[in-house]
Amino acid sequence: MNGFVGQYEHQMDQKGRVSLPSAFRREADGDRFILLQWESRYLTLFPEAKWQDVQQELLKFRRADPAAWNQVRLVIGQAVEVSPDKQGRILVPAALQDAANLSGTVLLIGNLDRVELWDPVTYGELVKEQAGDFQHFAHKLFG
Amino acid sequence: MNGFVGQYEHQMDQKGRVSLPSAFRREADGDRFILLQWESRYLTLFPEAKWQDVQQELLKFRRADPAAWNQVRLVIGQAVEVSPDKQGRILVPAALQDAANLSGTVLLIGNLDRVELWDPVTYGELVKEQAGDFQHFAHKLFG
DNA sequence: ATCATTTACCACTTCATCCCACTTTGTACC
DNA sequence: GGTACAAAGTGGGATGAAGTGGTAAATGAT
Repeated sequence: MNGFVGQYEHQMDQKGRVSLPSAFRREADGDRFILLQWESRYLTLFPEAKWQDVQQELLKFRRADPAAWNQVRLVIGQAVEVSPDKQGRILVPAALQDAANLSGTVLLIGNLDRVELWDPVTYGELVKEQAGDFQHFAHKLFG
Repeated sequence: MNGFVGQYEHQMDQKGRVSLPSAFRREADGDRFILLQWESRYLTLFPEAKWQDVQQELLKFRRADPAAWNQVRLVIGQAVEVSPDKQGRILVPAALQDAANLSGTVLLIGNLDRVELWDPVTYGELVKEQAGDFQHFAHKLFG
């Protein structure tokens, strides 16, 4: 388990289907994923195994704080379980397409234990914002 | 067991029948559910397995606090056991329809270990109230 | 016994899912 | 270096499942 790494640009068709890069399909042991939006700019795709952990965290969070109920419901209500079809594509519901501004070309970015789906333009802006901030941490992490 | 996720809008007919989304039916192992109202704005549907846990909690609560007796009776008295019919619909008793203001279109929202039944308008108002304060917790949960 | 209310069954329509075919790119072997 | 083969990505069409409405049967009450 080396985690999801690398990024790929693929086309989303009119039905909302996007090819999950074969490298990512190989990395995930199963073929079931949970797709949801917990930050406004992109969608997150969790493999089933990782989702179990997240789910436990959500249940704990919800039990600890009544105000959390609404927030959990909001995120989970927009989530979907997806499986790649015979051609390796997952179906992104229209609601999530709109929420993350996805249409046409989609950027699929591996991020260790998950995959993120970005609008290429939005991601480009993020990259500009973040230029150089990483140097502080880099030596601690890679050194 | 990935939990109930996603939301669906279905029509409730004059008899009070609502289709339980097929995704939810698949997720629940059995075909028996408990439907009740414990918060004023919506109804909650527990799969049988989860209901066993809730029941234990109720018994404990009732034993620990005499005042709880009345509260528990109030909620349980309105609860019903429901099973999807051959077409996958559950029957919502008139009393619970009124209590949660359900008629016509019903919003069925997956919430991990349970399903919630909302009036779409009521839910819309809730969503507006809840704009955005999720970000604080989000990184702890999904990070 | 008859009527009303509820429960189970049946039929239809629509849309989503699955399947097949094609194109393109990368790779390997000649 | 060229060619052929295989794998991966893209697009469209058909079939079956899921949702919706209605009718018949059964149960209970008056």
